[in-house]
Amino acid sequence: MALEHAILVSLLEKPGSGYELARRFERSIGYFWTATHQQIYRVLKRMESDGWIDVREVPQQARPDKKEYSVAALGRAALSQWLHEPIEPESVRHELAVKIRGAAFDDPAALIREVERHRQAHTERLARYLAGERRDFTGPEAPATPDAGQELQHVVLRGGIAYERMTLAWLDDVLATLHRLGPAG
Amino acid sequence: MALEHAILVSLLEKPGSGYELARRFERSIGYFWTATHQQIYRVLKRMESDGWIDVREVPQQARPDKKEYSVAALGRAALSQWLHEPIEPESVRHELAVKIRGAAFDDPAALIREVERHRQAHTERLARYLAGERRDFTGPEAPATPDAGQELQHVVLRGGIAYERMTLAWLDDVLATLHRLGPAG
DNA sequence: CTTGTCTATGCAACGAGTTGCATAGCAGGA
DNA sequence: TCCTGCTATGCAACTCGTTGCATAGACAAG
Repeated sequence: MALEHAILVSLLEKPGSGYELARRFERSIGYFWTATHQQIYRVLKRMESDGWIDVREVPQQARPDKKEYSVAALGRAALSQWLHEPIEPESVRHELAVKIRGAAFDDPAALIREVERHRQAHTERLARYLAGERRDFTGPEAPATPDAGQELQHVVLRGGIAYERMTLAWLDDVLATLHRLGPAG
Repeated sequence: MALEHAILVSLLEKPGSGYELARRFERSIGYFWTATHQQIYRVLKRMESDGWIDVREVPQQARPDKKEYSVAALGRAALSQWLHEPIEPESVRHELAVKIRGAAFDDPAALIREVERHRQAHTERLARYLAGERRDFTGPEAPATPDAGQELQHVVLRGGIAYERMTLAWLDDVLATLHRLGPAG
């Protein structure tokens, strides 16, 4: 399981509440791992009872109190151990590809709109990633001499950018193929 | 759920048994969707009881008998309906990226071997994809005028090839970054 | 004749992930 | 005052996916 380890990494980068973690999983961490708030709250409970993380009740004004979690020694050790274990290269799950191959048994042209929708979504993601890169790494506000953590965050973000660019080029290939099949038959 | 739809597509391309489907999920369909044999058998049962597929007992010599499944009218309709429904652009789950960002709180250089292992695995995948492409689409044995189904299979395979090439380039970037961090600190 | 391997199917238990719902404090606007 | 929206946490039920195990026929190697 990687969710608990993703949470450890995020809490090491900055302690926070379940709610805050959920929002991070919609942005920076979300570039490479997703999770809903229900999943996060459940795992936080388990990690706390396993002694991986510590809790601190934080009273707030103008909003409900929150529980701020931070990584305990046991959690750090668990992360370190996991980092030294080999993992399997991930297996792909690409629903759109299932649809594309399925289109052979339906009307290929009917998929064009769907593929264009996906293209739009990936265009937006790429724009977000590039904006984040400028803000944190390549723009004028970025640190002149980044530390190891920033270097590693940047290389992961470059992976996201490369993925989105590759996907956009492929979706164009898919669209061209669908258009070619449409009129001809 | 896309597993049942992936199975429908595969059975439309060619009827087969659960065992045969499991092997297809290790190769061609495995390029974009994975499943174990247990998952496949379970879903086949459900699809059969829902009337999506038909079964035929096939006695065999020199090996156990098998159940050959083929797509029924209801299954074809279900696939067609699904093809016309919009789906969400997939969310990413990249365990290695979690590790890379986690390396900031451990020894970055310790990850080098792991990343090299992944690089090797992706190199092999790319070679398999390219061999498949030559065999089925671009080589001398390939059909001169492919039909819609073959065109669509090819464009999906091109997506897999593009993904592996992008991943290899990124892993080189990761390795360069880890080497840079190693000596310096 | 035993052991291992390949084909072929399946159960049981568990863990991961999703969906729907519920609660509650506080702020701002109609 | 009521409604909406944001912060903040959580339960319950369900589906999806993984892991371990079991069975069984046939063949090949030792």
